[in-house]
Amino acid sequence: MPELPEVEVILRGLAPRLQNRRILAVAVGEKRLRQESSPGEFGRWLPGRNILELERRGKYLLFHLEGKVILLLHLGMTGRLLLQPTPSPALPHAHLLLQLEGGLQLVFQDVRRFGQALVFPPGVAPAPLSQVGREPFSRQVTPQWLSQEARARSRAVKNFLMDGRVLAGIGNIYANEILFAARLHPATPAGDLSVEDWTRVLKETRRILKAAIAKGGTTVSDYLNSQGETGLFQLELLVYGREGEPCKTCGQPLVRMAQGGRSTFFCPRCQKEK
DNA sequence: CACCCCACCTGCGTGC
DNA sequence: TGCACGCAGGTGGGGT
Repeated sequence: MPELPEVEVILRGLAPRLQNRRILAVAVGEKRLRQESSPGEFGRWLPGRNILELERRGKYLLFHLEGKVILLLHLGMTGRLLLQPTPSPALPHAHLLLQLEGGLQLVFQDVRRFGQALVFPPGVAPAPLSQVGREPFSRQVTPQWLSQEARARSRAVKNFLMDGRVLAGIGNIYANEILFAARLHPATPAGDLSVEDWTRVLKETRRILKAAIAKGGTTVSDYLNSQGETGLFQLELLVYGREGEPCKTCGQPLVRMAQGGRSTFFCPRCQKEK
């Protein structure tokens, strides 16, 4: 579910409420997430620590705790982070519950359990972050760099955009929207794009991610922010999930195809093969 | 290495 | 009504 904009919205909602708030206790759900520290590790490293700062890297959320302890969360497809008053009725599929001072609790809920919740003691670098690519809004990301990264790559530009080891945070929804806006066929080999193409892709990437953040993210089924509210950017999607509907630019029916096991939506007229 | 496919899960909508 | 099937915002391991 959550891609960069959704994680960013959650971060912005949580940061002012969590900063400088102490974790009192931790509860862990029965079933394990795909990647999850043991209950013992959570119990050892979290209770009693103050939350100093929140950070986003790609689709990961980092909680920097007192004493250089890091709590790393990834929401997978169906993860939610809900901040509630204590006590609140128990939620189904709650996998981690942080009891906080001031009558609040933070619940990590994840139906499909593709998410991650890992704690890292002082001095231990969070391993998953070593695989995370550059931030789309970083000055380190330029059309020239993208072109260089894509050089001699035969894989489809859409799969390239979704490769979090290159550009972090772009998932299936936004990859579709970006390529429609940049008028590129999603199956174009990444290495075939010119620097001008990459200039357009980067501009549209930043514009769309920024607009999605401003609209509170995209809710197609599960996504809720930390206050339990849906996003609004689904109202602005131009291609994702719109198979058979007319293209908003040219009226041609939009097409769906599969790429790497994921659905790709595009306009066969506006997004011609190169 | 680059690339592809599949596994990992649960729930929901569709069509028979 | 019930059941089978396909599909869903992601990642990572293993095979080619």
